[in-house]
Amino acid sequence: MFKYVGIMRVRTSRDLGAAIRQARRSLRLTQAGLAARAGVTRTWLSSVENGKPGAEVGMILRTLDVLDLAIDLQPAGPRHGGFDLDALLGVDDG
Amino acid sequence: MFKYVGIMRVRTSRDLGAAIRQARRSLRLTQAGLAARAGVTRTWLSSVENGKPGAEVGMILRTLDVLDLAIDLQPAGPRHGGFDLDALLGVDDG
DNA sequence: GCGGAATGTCAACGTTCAGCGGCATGCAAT
DNA sequence: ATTGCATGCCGCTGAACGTTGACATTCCGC
Repeated sequence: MFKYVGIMRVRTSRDLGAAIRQARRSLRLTQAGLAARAGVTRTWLSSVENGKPGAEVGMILRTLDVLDLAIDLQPAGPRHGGFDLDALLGVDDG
Repeated sequence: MFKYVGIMRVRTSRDLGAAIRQARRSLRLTQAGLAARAGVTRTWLSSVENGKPGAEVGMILRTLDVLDLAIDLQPAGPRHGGFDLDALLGVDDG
């Protein structure tokens, strides 16, 4: 359980909160523990994990950094969700 | 110029602002145009593109959505640049 | 150079945030 | 059942946000 978390696609603040929570748990950190390392308060982290849209992006970035979560922005070209494993492996996608 | 923007890795709010600006220009949108579509004010967008760390994440997400920029969070485990195909093909969640 | 558009920036205002302290709930282990 | 920890939530305060409207500056085409 909570062993490994793959690439997560985020669209809303709820997604973001869920992703942070997952990553935190996969590192076996408590909210208080993560908050301390990221320099935020536990109350704030709790609200963020629950999808607060008004949270400041700078604090979010610090938190993701502590969680070793890299943020990649990619133009929505021909891709649909996550990465295109088929194309990656050379599967003929018709 | 401003033809295509590849995947951008973001660590700070400055990176984020730069990425947004790049994507906006690649779509040949003005700040006013993008702001209108994203439901934000031009003043806010200007400050965000200049790296304001206190911006609300919800508005950022709306903006990225309009720009067709997908957000991927990926655990920075043994990875270096791209993703680890070996691990990808060998995942065993058990 | 000129003119217009795009962008940066400022002040005032109302709104909302983050921090703090505390308390209630839920869950697991004893 | 009781203890302990993790988490959610409340009120309060001070600080910072976002909006509006305006003005200054920069950029780009002509």
